[in-house]
Amino acid sequence: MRWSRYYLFTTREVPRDAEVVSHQLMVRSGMVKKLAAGIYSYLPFGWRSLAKLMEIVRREMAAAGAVELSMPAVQPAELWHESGRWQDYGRELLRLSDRHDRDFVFGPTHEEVITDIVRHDVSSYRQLPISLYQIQVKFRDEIRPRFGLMRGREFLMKDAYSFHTDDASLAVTYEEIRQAYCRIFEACGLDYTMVEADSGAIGGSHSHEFMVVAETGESAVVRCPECDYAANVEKAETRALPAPPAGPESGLRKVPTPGATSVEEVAALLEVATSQVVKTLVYMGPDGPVATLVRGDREVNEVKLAASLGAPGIRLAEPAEVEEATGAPLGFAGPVGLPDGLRVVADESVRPLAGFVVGANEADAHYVGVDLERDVRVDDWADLLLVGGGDACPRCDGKLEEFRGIEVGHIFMLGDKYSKSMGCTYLDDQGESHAMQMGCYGLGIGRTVAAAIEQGHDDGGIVWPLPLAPFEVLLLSLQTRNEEVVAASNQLYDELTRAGVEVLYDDRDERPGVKFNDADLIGVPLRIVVGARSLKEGQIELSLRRTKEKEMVAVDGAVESIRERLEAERARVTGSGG
RNA sequence: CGGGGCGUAGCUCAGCCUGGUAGAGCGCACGGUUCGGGACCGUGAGGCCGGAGGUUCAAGUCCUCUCGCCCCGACCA
Repeated sequence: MRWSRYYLFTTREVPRDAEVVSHQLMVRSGMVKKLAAGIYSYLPFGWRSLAKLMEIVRREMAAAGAVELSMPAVQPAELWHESGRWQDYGRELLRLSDRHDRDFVFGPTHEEVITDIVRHDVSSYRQLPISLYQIQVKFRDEIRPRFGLMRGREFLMKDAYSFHTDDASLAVTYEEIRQAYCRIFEACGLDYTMVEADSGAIGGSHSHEFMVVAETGESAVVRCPECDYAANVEKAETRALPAPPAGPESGLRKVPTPGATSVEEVAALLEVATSQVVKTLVYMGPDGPVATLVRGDREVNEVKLAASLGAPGIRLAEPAEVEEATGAPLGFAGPVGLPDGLRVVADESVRPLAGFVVGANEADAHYVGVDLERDVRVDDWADLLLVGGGDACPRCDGKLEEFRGIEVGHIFMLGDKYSKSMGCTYLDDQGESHAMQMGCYGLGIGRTVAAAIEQGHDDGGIVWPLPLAPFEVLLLSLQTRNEEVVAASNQLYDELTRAGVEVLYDDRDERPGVKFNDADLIGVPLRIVVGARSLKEGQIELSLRRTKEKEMVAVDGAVESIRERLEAERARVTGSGG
């Protein structure tokens, strides 16, 4: 491809709304252009990288036995009523209506459609298992789209769905696809980790996320350096916390604590550790307010709480709601003497405490010397703890480390959530009808490319891993008015093209400085410079974007040298993946 | 949903407080000198100042409404 005929316009200035480096570089290198909040055009240079990833994904999905199809982006509301998600999915679901006022959604995911397809076509255990996937545009109306392609509203996603007679068959496919995902991210040369995850709004039992390690990642993850345990903090567990010493008093006593509404203030005022205070948070659940108890120095994991209540849409209660539920203003709620109707859920971190401090359910007062058995009614015990770095690994003696990651893939064992509600059944060898077991497997295409840039860049611009690079080679002609240089560049371009090398040929009539800086910005892995000076010696310059090391090679036979460098680079990625 | 900020040339921004003929840098076009790490000189094109309404002799500037974009928060008691 000749740059002079290509659609690639770089910019020196960063658009004001680009915050993270991948977004800035994608805009500056002419990969994407924003059309509206969270909605982007993929320009030719960016599209090539996305296409590269999609080919890797197709190859590995096929290897895992999945079959490609393509489903509609616009889906009738009836399917979503059937699955119940018209209600459950919330405001992220973009709803539309047609000229007849019939309701539709722009699909954020395709469980309903695929289940509808399969329930019509598949009726026998002999047709199972099957795995289907598509690569398609999705729309989720995010509260706050940001970071360019990392959290867009419209985005490209590979989504796969598998159908099975039973759990065992599902487990086999789940494992095959898990391995396919590992191969995909390894093939891209990304530093990633697989973690245990919460299954959230999609539903189901078992789920893993694939995280690309990056400081700008939106997800917090813990990992044990001693064993292979890794989990999203939404899901992460730890061992029982070491019990703090019992508080100084053992008899229940009300003490004045004017104005002390935070754990820190109360602990300071009463001269106890924050771990000897119990925090009472009131959440609004599906059946009204719920009081939750957690040790004062720790925090409640709302995802765990939602899961234990069996309700996706919980929120912290408003001050007025807290007062109505507990009779106390914000900051003084406590588990002693709560109204009988108010459900109390306690985190396990509270269990070993003795002689602790809680709010007194009246303004400016707390109880000290609280005893769990004697003074507190707990309806349910649960693991509600937000786990973080430094906590004990639940599997071994290690200590968890915390880091941030970009969620690029998420796989779920769905079970029969959709097949049951939508009547996707098969007949077994006894002629009996059963709901199919399902799995679903998502992989963010744009997000993965953005993640690759987060991991691969320097001050000059993008440093592409070879497998995702829009072009393998940038052929840079330094003097476009020098006949020898032009002739040698043209010939090299022809030879490389014929040899099947993906080459971008910078034949633009620009100054060298401009070309070099653009070369760094767009990050093509192997740069070839043809300039008058070295051409006199019959030589051209090769350099890797990654290392910036330069070497001179003879023009004659240059194609072979170039192919060798590319092979070495390719081997580097696949050789050290994972 | 709450709070804040910003919409002026393709891009980044100034001008608005204190109303009076629309600006800069980069980019773009043309001419010249340059040419292995974002050159220099000269000339030029390009804007109904997001939209609507109002105040005024006069609005980019003041007022009201509206649309868009960005950031922060959404209560850890």
